[in-house]
Amino acid sequence: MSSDTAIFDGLTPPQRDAVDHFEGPLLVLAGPGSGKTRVITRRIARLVERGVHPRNILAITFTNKAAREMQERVDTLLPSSRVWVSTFHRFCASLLRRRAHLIGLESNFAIFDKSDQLQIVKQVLGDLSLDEVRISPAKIAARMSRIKNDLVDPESFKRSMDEHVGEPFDMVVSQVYPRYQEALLQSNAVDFDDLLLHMVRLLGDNPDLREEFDQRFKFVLVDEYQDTNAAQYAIVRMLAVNQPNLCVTGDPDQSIYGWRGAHIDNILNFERDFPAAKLIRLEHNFRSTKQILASADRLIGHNRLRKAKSLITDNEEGCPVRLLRAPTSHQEAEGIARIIQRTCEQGDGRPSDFAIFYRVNSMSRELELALTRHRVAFQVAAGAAFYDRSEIKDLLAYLRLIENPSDALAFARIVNKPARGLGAATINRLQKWAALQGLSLFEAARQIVNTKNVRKTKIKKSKASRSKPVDDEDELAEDENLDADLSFDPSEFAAEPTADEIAQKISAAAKFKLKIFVNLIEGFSLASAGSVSGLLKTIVDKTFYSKHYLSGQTEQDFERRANVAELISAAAQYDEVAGDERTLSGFLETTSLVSDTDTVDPQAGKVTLMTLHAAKGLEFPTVFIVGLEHGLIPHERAIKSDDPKQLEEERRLLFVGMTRAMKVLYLTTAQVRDERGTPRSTISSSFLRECDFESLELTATGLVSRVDEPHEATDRLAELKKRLAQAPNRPMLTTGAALLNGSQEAAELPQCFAVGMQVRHPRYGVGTVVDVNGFAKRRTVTVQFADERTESFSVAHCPLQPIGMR
DNA sequence: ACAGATTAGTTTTTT
DNA sequence: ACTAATCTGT
Repeated sequence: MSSDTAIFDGLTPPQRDAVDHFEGPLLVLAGPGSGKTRVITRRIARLVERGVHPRNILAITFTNKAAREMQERVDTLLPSSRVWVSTFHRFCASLLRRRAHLIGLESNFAIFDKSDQLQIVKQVLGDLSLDEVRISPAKIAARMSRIKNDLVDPESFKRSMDEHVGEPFDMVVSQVYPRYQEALLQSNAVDFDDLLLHMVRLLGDNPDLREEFDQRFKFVLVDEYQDTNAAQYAIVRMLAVNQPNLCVTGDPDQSIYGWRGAHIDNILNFERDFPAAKLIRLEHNFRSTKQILASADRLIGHNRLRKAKSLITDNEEGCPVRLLRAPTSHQEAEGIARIIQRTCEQGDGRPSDFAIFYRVNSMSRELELALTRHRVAFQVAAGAAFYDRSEIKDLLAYLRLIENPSDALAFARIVNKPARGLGAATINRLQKWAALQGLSLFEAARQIVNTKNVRKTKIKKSKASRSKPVDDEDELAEDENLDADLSFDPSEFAAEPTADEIAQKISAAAKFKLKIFVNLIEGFSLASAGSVSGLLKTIVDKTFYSKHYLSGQTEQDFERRANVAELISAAAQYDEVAGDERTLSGFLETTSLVSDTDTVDPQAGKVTLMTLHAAKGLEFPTVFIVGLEHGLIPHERAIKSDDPKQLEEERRLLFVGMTRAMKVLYLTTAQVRDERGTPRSTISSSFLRECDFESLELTATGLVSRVDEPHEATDRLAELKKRLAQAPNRPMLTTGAALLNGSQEAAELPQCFAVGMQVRHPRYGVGTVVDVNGFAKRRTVTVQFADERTESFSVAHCPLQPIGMR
């Protein structure tokens, strides 16, 4: 049979063993570039060939992109078979939808993203009047995420806090956590972590259901097993009790998600969990040159908490790993762009052959600018950022509310967007009323429009007769609320305005506007629009959204229009793929579960920029890893933590980055790097002492010259600071001259100010410029006004009007 | 009620 | 530096 040869074609003996393994647990320890994906896909094909029904196979990956790729490969091997390939999160989402009632939700539950979570945390903090304690909502959210990933529910967390009084921060978290969960429930929503957590609970509480799933997913394959957290581990274990045909693949040396709760022990202890497990090692590397692999191998060898493993390759020797030293981060970026540009010009490569990795997202900007200057096409792996745009969030909020009217955040976001006269006051009252009636905001709005307002005279009368006592009671109640706990006491409630009174406070006009809004939303449906993209168009149309937000002529408006168009085309794509099975939930799921890597397109013919984390699983002929500096790689937080485990994870992160390179690998450093806008002298990364490379200098002229021995950082910082200090003294009046000089900073400025210039400010009046500082967007101007007061403004935004020289 | 100006807080990595 | 929240004037 031809499929027979195809399945085992070109495999090494260990790969063949893994592909041919049938029943029972299997652990594949696969080094970088060892053809792991290939093995998984072929094993799936082999299983089907053996007669296993595709329906009984489940393959789980960590990113959608990996899932999509694997799906494609499986489809090529097994046309028309329907093997389920998914991420943990998507897998859980779709199973939960069908049994949402078992966990107290409805099947149209929303998936809240990070900003939604933050919104709720803030709200809860407000309710607890904890605001003043200056607690970062983001930190609370992060802590809750960790707790949830470790499978700790609000009750047990609170109990553990009560038992041995934890840190003050955790005490706050224990207060917020249950209320946060409650708020999600009220909105008929879950967050990312809940998808896993609810699944664990579902399987744990319903033995019959667990057994059904165990039976259904007879063969489970989990990729990147070293990155599973406690929740994911629990799910996998529960699917492999009666049918322990579990195949996990991974590499402990590539475990880089410890910070979000991943347990490297899950893979290290697999053989303990499943004593019958077969172990196969894939150590043969098909990706990198000998030099690259040797350097990476030496680096990772410095990790103490590690099972030794060899990396072998038959590939060519290649050239040494190169370390590029640049004076500044600007020149570092410039040099990289120049190398790429020149290589492409000489016909020695195409932009798609190159990737640039960095530790933190904020480092992409400088690289983007440099590549733009050199007219090199690039793509940044930041797909999730698209859905953070406010216009996109607005439109998605419409979809969310249409699909799930309980979604309080979606309601709040769009009820007055575009402005329809429903301001804070009305919404506040509506919120109170909804809470009293136990209704969602939307349902409350729907009902309140039917309550009749009593005539004005009557209100006045009743107000007059009761105003004083009521007000007093109000104040009392409020005072009590300040220090009293938040337990709801019905007797306290009596002092609060009743639902009817609140309903009265909402004016007839406001009710009318609410009614229009309710009718508007109820007029929308996927059924009537036919498709998600059609529905989006209808929404934009009927709400006059574009008239209000998309009709300007500025760069921003242009971008917004493009974004909306892109959203609609994304919806159209979904419509096509999903066909008759399209649902709003389905589309919203695709938008909320995207990851940054999902958007990188290897076919795009562009240089790819991404974080080291995002790089896992990919490969490129030439790789640049920028910022090999102390505090960046390894990151400062890992250093500060003083935890060897965290430092080892940083080392693994660099290892992952290095092993993405096939032919050429550059590591780069800058002696001075801008940090929070100010230039700082850097110290080279300690990891550099742990790998082999050849050191090169990136000079100001952009030429790469050999350096005999690596030299320590010279004091370029002082030099730079001196230059910066001198700069403002140069009068910046003449834009033309600046242009001739080629001085870009000056040319980019929207306005030019010089010391001694007379300016007018709409609020402060006429004044004299006494100082100018900073460059480009950070440029500020200090003005002394007639009344002796001096104010500093950002040049880019201030409403200052030059009116001449003194 | 809203738009524009100003200020405050925040960034490691992400499903 | 970049956004979200707040302030302020219309």
